[in-house]
Amino acid sequence: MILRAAEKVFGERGFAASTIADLAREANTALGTYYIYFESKNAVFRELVLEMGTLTRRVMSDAVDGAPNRLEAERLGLRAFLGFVAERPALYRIVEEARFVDPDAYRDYFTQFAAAYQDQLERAEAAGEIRPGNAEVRAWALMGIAKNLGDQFALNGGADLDKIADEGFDLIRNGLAP
Amino acid sequence: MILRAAEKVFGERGFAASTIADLAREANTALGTYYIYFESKNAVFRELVLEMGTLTRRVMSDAVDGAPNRLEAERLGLRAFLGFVAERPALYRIVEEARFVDPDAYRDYFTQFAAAYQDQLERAEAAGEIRPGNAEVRAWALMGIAKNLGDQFALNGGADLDKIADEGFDLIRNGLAP
DNA sequence: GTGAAATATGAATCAGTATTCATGTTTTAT
DNA sequence: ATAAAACATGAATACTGATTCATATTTCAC
Repeated sequence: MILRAAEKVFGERGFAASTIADLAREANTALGTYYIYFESKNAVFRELVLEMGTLTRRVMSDAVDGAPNRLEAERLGLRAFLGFVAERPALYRIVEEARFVDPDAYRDYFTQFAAAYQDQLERAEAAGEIRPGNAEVRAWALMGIAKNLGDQFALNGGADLDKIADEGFDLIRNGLAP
Repeated sequence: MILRAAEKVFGERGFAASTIADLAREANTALGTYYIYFESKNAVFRELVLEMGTLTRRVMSDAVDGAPNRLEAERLGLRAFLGFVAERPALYRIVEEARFVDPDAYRDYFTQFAAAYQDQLERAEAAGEIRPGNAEVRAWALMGIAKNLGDQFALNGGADLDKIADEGFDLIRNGLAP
């Protein structure tokens, strides 16, 4: 399947260094077959970013579902995110590269995520589960923590993600607790 | 000067969409002149990342210099970082793109920064200025906050950076305070 | 079983652009 | 003032790789 081949190739070599021939070879098809399924080289890339959006939302909402309160949701969410990055590093790299390859897709991805996050924080504040504060700035700051810990500790394997998540959550818990 | 022209062109269009001819035109020189000063298209890019490293370190150490304690240093540092991103957006974008164009330069940039940051946090912990915790994870988490707030609020102008820094610092202060 | 539609193939096209280089021009040292 | 060194020029080179397309092959409806 071309989409999976593209995930692998783009994730390993990056967009610029990957050729349509590479994608086709990885997918065990002829070069021209690519264009039966996708308009252009960029098209799969966008598709992968969209897929990552759906997946991330699912992973995160599954992880957080049933958390008794926002702080616990933060802990579970951070751990799940790190695990997801470790499991699908290629997809994660592709989203980051989308910032330069397909800026619209990149912006949509994070803007949508941030809006939902902000909403959660506002509810939590209203429920008295976290200290009052600017939910928009907090959402982006917390996403920044997750992204950077993911980049540094989850992307290349070898790190103890439970530990990283605990240490990261320590900062978040005290940062947000009422 | 070719380096400044490259900062502008790469910052605006990104690496792939910029041609040597673009750089030369922006610098008011002939195309071939570029190769008197740089080995390859990538060479200026690396040069710009190195420059950004020096500049960031200077900006941050100037900002933090004289802070009475680590928490105040965090506040000043975050504000200074956001201001720097707003002032040199092109340079900032270039560093981010370096992740894909020149991964070694990118890694060096952040690894070096993180090591210094970690060191500061360890000293602060020893001095009792912040609660005990894992300095390495904290350093990357705090860098993540700054990066993401910079991306979202400083890069495109229009935001009230004092306010963003204050809101962001609120999270950090409570997250780190003893 | 047959023809039409859908899908697959990969050689050829075609455009773009990094890099080179033969040829000026300017600067510097004496 | 002059020759060597340094710097500048941009047309030509050399190559890469996205996209197209004429030609199979397979699938499917009847």
